[in-house]
Amino acid sequence: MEYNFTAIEKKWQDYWLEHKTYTAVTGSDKPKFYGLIEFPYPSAAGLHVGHPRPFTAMDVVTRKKRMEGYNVLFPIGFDAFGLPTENFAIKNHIHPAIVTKNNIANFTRQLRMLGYGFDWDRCVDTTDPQYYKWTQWIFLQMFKKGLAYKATMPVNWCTGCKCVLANEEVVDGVCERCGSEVVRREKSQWMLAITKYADRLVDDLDDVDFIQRVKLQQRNWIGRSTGAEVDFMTTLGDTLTVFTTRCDTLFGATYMVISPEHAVLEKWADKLTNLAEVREYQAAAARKSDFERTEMAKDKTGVKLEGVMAVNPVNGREIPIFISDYVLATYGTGAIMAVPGHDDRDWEFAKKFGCEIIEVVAGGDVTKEAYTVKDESGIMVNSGFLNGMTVKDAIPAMTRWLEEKGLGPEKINFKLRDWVFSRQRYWGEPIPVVNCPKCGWVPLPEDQLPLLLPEVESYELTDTGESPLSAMTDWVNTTCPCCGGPAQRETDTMPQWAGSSWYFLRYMDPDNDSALVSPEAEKYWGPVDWYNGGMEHTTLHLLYSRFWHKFLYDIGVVHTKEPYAKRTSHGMILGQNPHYVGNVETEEEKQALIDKYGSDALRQSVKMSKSLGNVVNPDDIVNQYGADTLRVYIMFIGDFTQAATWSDSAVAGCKKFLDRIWNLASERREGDAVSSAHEKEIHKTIQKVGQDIEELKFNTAIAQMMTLVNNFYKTAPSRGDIRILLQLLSPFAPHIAEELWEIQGFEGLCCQSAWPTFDEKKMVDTEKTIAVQVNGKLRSTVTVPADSDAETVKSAALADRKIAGYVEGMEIVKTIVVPNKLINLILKPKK
RNA sequence: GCGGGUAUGGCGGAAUUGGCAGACGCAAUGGAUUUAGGUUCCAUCGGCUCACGCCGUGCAGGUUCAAAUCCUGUUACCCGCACCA
Repeated sequence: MEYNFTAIEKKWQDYWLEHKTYTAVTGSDKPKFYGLIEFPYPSAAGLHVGHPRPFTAMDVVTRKKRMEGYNVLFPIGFDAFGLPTENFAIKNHIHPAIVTKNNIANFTRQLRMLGYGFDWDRCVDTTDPQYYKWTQWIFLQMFKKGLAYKATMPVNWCTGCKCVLANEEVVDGVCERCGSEVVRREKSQWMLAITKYADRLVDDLDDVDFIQRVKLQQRNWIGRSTGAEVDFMTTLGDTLTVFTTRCDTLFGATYMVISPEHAVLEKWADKLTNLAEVREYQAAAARKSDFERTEMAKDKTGVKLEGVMAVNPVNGREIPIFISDYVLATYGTGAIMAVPGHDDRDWEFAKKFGCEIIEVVAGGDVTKEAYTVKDESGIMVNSGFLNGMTVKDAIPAMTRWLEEKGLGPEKINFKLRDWVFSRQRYWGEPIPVVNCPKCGWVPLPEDQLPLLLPEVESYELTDTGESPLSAMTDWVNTTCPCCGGPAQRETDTMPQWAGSSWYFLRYMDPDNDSALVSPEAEKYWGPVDWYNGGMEHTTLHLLYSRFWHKFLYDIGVVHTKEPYAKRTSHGMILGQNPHYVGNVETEEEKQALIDKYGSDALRQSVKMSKSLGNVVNPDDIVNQYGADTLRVYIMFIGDFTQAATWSDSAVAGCKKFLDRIWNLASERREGDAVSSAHEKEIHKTIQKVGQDIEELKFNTAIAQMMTLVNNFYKTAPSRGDIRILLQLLSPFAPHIAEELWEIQGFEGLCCQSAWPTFDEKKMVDTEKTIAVQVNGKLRSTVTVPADSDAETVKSAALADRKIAGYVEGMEIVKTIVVPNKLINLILKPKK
């Protein structure tokens, strides 16, 4: 019989859907397991071959958990608000809701085609009003608690998307999505006070099982640093407060720098004798984007303020004040004390502007470079009462001194900024607030949720920085829920990240009209047991959703502080580089490629992209080889956590593996017991596959199954042997496993059978092959009974003819025996 | 600049955590089956050497009876952050 994967896969997909094979039951007595993948953005291009990697991995994990007797929740949904859909809609004059509907239909078809064990009854769509009602509800709760606020501030403005971006969405000075230049604009924006949760977002990482990389990156991004705020008096009478983590170096502070945006400059304007110069510098700084400012990092610029000096509080010395854009207005106090001897940036600035450099920590040569060590090896000098102390001791000593003198408290600062939460776009959740001339910003009453997106005639963007919604005067003009007077709706919408910040909760109770999730469902399913997703979301979605979850915890909606107990991450699937220099023969051709494509030509693998023509479409692979082959290949491709390169020929190898299984099992076999010939390898395979799935080592799990199948070709397997192979294969290739299970006449469904258990005793070898080394080099092997003692191994080794040759005329000075593994004979010539 | 990671045959990658390097797969080669192609099956497959052997896990040292694995130094590439005081 032929392996007709198309018919088989269709048959079982229909069966599973009809019989709701993968339905999760809230409140079941079985232990629960909630496995989560990042729900996809349904783009017009359809599923990318990168999607099946994390999806299949979690499908394998949850299928195994199901067979192990867990009540599994493995849901799917669509994160469907967002700019690409809106842009597509504008270009093709189709409503974004229709575009979304079509895209979701296509994605659904593709996901079903791959045979994932999703509970489709729990599917969510962030653009469904019944869903975004609760996104809006959470925003209102934040508003009521003062965590959502409107502020006018310089924001990142994407010139391509024509809307503002969060800091997290700006990469290398350009928009992470469209690649357009990002400039600064002063705008009034809705903000979410994520910084109020900064401490908890750092501290609670200790209690979750996230891979180290994720924790490090989040800690880094939040950027907590402990230091002190120090007040410096000035000759104009105002106090300048600085933040420093190195208050021990205060005696070395020889000038101060404030950012060009610092408020004190306005106050001092008429006292500065070089105001024109200062104004010019301020204007130049304002014109630069953040990116330009950092680009110029190496070349320090600035202007000395004439007509004012500061006083160093530890020694009373008058020191000059500069403005320079290397001091950021948005971090700390916007002002610093400069210690050129012990800070690289200050040193560079001091060299350029001729400022004094004083050494206060011994150990370096401050005339050559800043000496920045801050451990116990640095000894304080030229520092009054700190002299002789280590830096480590001097920091708390100075902090205490400053507090006693009332010059400033200990202080913790964060790099994390509050989250800019409004977007001037149509296709997002409307922000449910009304602006009343009398009452200010008023939240919509909860019974008016969801606030629906109005139908508009045009989603065309404006360059004025207004949302397309602002043209909808019928919708914009409303009455104030508070005083009943005329008022206007907020016309900005929420960012893409809003809907995904809580979606995993909705899966627990997707049809609830009266709450975003019922307490019973949340208590039963929460937290997510295992969440796998991309590293690119570490400081975006993952951080945002932890923040929202903590807020929901504070208002009693959820019972855990953290949403995800475990977080892992997968590597990207890369494509072959069509411009790779290794693809051509002659040196001239190679050079031509390098001239044309630069260093990109040296890469064998690159991100898949339409322009390179190396995109692999899952539909094509499934048509040619079947979903099971695609699943097995994508799991076999390499280390799950590392990037991997797609290879067409290797896919065929995985098809061959399934063909070989088909040939063994497509006719009913005899013998229900596990055969003695295969017993050992079968138990070993059960152990290895089970363990490897838990450790995300899918590639070696499959390799072990291949080994077992190779053994089956040498000695024919029994029906009992096949049974176990099918069970182990089922999470990876569920369709073929189910079909062969039926052919062999086993009861029920393979995917619902109990995961096989292994017996260590059945795995032990009665004999062991021992490596025999002479002076550390492998010379022979001998076979001895398992667990032989050192003497037995030694005499067996010496009995070996080859070894005997080496030992001849030599003296054995030492013997090392590793039980069941190896013996090493150390020889030296006899005297 | 700071933080993290990676480096093993022609290729993707294994290696029970210090104990027989190269499992498994791809590609390649030879053979069987086949009218032929494809499929399938069997075998070979790190380099040098006719061979005994020698060499071999980015590079240079070191520790050890024994190193892909540990230590010191170094190079290349990848990812994240980046004037955060």
